[in-house]
Amino acid sequence: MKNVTIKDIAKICGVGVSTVSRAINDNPGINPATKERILKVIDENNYVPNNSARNLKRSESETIAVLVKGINNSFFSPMITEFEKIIQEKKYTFVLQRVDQNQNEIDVAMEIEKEKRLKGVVFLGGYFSHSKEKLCKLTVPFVLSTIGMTDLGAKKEFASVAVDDEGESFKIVDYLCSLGHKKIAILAAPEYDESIGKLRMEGYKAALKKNGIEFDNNLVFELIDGNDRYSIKSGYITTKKMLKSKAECTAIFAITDAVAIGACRAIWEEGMKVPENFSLAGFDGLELTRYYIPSLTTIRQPVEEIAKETLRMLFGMIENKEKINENVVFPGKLIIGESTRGI
Amino acid sequence: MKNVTIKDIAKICGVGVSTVSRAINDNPGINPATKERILKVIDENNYVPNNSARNLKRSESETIAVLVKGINNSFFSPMITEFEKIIQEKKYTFVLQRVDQNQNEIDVAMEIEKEKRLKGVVFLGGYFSHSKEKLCKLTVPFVLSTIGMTDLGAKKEFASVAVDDEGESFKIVDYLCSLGHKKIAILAAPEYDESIGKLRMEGYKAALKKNGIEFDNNLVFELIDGNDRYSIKSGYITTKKMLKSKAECTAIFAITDAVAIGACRAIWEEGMKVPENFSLAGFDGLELTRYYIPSLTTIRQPVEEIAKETLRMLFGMIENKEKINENVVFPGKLIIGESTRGI
DNA sequence: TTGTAGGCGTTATCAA
DNA sequence: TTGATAACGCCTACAA
Repeated sequence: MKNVTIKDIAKICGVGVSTVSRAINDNPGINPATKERILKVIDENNYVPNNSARNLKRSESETIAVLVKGINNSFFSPMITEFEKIIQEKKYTFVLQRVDQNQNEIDVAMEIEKEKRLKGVVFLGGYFSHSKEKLCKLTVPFVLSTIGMTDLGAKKEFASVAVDDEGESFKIVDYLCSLGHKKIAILAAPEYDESIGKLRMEGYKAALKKNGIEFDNNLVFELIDGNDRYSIKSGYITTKKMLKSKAECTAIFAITDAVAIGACRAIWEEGMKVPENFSLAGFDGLELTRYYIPSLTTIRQPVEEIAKETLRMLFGMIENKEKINENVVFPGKLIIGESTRGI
Repeated sequence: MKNVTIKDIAKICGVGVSTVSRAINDNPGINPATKERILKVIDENNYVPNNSARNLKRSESETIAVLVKGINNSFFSPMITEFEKIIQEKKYTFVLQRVDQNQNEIDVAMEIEKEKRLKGVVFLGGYFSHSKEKLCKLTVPFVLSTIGMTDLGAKKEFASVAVDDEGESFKIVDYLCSLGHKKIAILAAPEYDESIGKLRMEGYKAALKKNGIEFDNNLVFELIDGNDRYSIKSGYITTKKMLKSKAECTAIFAITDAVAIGACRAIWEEGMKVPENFSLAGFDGLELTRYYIPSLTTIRQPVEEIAKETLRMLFGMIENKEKINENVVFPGKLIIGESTRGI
């Protein structure tokens, strides 16, 4: 069964293709009667316009793509929801594009930029390590959202929105200190990490320092290596290892909520409890942390605000046709849950 | 800055477009030296072939699309991962397409079928209510995966893979009965639900019946109305309501793991505990249920197997060019966690 | 081994 | 209000 095209419809209706085109696109200057007739034939024949042809022909379209690496990260869910809402309100088309682990997101962006004549791009995600040069090749406006970049030189060149990973990490570890904890372990990213893993580690160190506690490498426990390093399972495994090591500590800072949840289970399985035996803090503010028992002390990232600001900047660039290189940093919110207590 | 096209590259290199095309597509019959030269120019000029034009020209492509409604459902994550893996092994291109709540997934499928010259489609998701007629309009092979359809007449016409929602629901409620529970509440979908919500309810009823327990409408608690009706929050709210109602029960069947987690928190907040005061069972087998405290008694859906079987059928249809209308039903696995106990 | 030209399905321009 | 026709960027006979 051959694909039915605009020509077929035109032929059936006994009109020219342009008339059919007008009918499809709600073009004014078409006789309502013919339009209706055409639409009916279209419906009867299950005609669907070919988007490839449309995109090819159109010189521009009102669409914005959000690229996410690791789409199953539950931290992104509410952000994506927010992006979609705002983009639709602006009457733009929203395209969510997953980027798989071994793909380069910039290449993907360049591809769909041409393919869909994008107006703008949002890069969403925690790991991102691309050269300034490569990023410069992108000709559409884009914003880096929630991307932890340690290379500040590169960062300053582009529009970005994120939470202050280092500062917030400092805040929560400082809070642990204020509770009287002196031996605070960290479930951290592998050392080579140059992104949020590193930033949050820096915050941890800074907080210790401020509180006159010496950094102790024996209290650093590296999460598993791999794309799921910030997962529940990863936290579980690493904490088991930590407990076996007999390292002495009274509090644990997990650099991610999911990691904290895995840690909690591991502790429980060894016959101990949170917060009785260990105070436990996470980072991100996942919805789950409110419902978990005990609810988790964490840093809540203001996801809606981040999403809003990301798009405000992006639309600013689109509408004023000028590049912005603001770096907006949001504060997080320290949520005090049931997982921490004074010593 | 004008978009650079294949013509520009050809001009710069002083060759014809077809030569450039050959270079891009690893076509044999091209001088390695010219090829290299062309590739270099391509790189220098940031040329990226336009996919719309490619798709338009190509009469077919080896790509399979997976359409998901409500992509942030964590139940889908491992399935999607599995789909991706298998599709890539088959050297096909994998396209993950989100369908938003007010979009009709069949329309979306028809659109991208034309746009990308799809070879096959997987519909993934729990809610699906489309007429047989509409589904018949799709000309590419497709499989309904993990879709609870109560309309068996319609279902039989198409290829589908799913867990036996009703049977597994029966199994877990029967298990609760076997523990001695006689007053078993259910956190259920709104009554109008015609999908998994209804199926799981049927299983619940059947299990009660088998165990000589009369169905009691006062023990049915409807989840909130909306797209997030199977969320943690929904379970939390509904359970709060239930506890206020003073309904008497010793066990609770939540039709979803997320709902169960919300329920657990609500119970805890009212000063009670799982399983001491209520035995609690979920459904789905999310990774989280293993780590939750207490770990959740649930039905684990064999997601990998479901994904494998889905694609086996799909590729069968693609390769043999004939429609299959098998309905494969997988058993789930009753996972006995810490959230249930004998009375 | 390479180049020319036609066409994929649309939309937009121009005449009619 | 309509219809022919030229692009859009690419691939692929076919010819050289």
